[in-house]
Amino acid sequence: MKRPVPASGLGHLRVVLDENFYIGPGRADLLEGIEKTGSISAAGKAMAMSYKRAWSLVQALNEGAGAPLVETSRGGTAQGGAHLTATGREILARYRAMEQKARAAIAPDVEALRALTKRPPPKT
Amino acid sequence: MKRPVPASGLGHLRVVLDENFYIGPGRADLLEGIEKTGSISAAGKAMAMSYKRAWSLVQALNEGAGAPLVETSRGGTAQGGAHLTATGREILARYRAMEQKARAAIAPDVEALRALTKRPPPKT
DNA sequence: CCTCGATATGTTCAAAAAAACATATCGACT
DNA sequence: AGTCGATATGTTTTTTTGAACATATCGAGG
Repeated sequence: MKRPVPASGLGHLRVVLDENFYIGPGRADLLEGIEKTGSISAAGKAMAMSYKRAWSLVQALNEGAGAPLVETSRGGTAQGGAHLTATGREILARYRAMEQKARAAIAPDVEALRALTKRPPPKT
Repeated sequence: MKRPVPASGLGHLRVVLDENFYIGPGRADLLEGIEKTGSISAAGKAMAMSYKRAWSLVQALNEGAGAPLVETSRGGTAQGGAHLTATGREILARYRAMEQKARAAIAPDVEALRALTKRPPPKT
């Protein structure tokens, strides 16, 4: 699963809140997928990630953050599933906002670097 | 070699120019170390990195960027050494500037996230 | 009480990354 | 010609990471 090169030049933005909690692109995508699909396994599959890995990431997120970001249920009519808590949604939204702001803030420098290293503007 | 948690909350800023060239915190620190010490091995040692690893990173930087960022010499009176090219210095400077700008741009959201997850302001 | 799909977790294997170790080379200077 | 310190590379070992596989569990509903 290779992440495509963003035209913006911003590859990773990892926001580290302390030594056991951070949000990066992968975690954000996973949260987004869970929100969209209502399931850890479906979200994982959508990004070509094993269920175990996806579940482990959710664990890390829930334990790392003070509050749970993802709530899960097993069995029942819906046969189980997962969804974001309000905190989870806010963290995701803020991360996306930060990505945008950071992109905008560094855009001029990225352009300058592209020119400096004589690189054609990327196709994507 | 663990990177300390920055009080700003910005852990990683990786600027990807294309699939074989990017700059992140590690590479920037290495460039800075080379600039300061005049040697790949000294710079590597300063960040608890093996010479081989440091040298490999320099290779990746020089090959990935269109132009060489680090120039090296062997033997001679100074017994060899390394220094940044003008391009190398500019890339480093711009990366640092981008870090600052990104930090500033996301600072309010970082604060909000800290509050949201009820985290004491970090000591560092 | 058995089914079903998704969560929950352990175990084992393979691939990738980094560390560790080992040489070889350059070249002004003595 | 031999020294010295830093670059330049190759080889081997260890560590880390992720994939793969295997089970166990939950719980409304048929």
